[in-house]
Amino acid sequence: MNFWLMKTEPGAFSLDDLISRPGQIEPWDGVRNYQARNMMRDQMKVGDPVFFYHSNCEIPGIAGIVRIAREAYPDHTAFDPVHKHYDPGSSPENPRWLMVDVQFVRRLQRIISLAELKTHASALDGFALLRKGNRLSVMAVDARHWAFIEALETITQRG
DNA sequence: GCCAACGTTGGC
DNA sequence: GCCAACGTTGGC
Repeated sequence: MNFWLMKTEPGAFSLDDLISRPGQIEPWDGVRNYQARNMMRDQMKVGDPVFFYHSNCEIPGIAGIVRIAREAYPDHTAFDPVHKHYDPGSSPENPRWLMVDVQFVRRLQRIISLAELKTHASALDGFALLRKGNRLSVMAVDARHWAFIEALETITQRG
């Protein structure tokens, strides 16, 4: 089993949006980065846990936990000429982009912010989210980093 | 709004 | 294959 973190802008699709979906499941479409696609294609398995990360918002951070509900399959939004994520280089016969389905698991008791994560730089050494200039929307999380971050949830942050 | 970091594109 | 130009991401 692998652990993951996936970013979304809550203004476009938030954890609350996922919760309100039928079955609390949603296709994770719109990934247009080869590295991220390859991780989804080659490594993501049904049941893998995922940190649901809110980016580009007032308090960037981890809002909840979701799980992979369906493994990689063609992202049809790439086929639609009027879609924002249209890619003429992708076709149903030869799909370039893939998506997975994610399902809501639980909300964290509090948002674990990027700022808070940064205060644990040594414990989280190597965590991709904290690497400078990282812009990947899908990233793997080491098991020990996952456990550390989950443990932070119930610790009242001082400061 | 600014801007650093990064990926992609395309001319050569 | 090189690399400048460009677009995007995303924290601040």
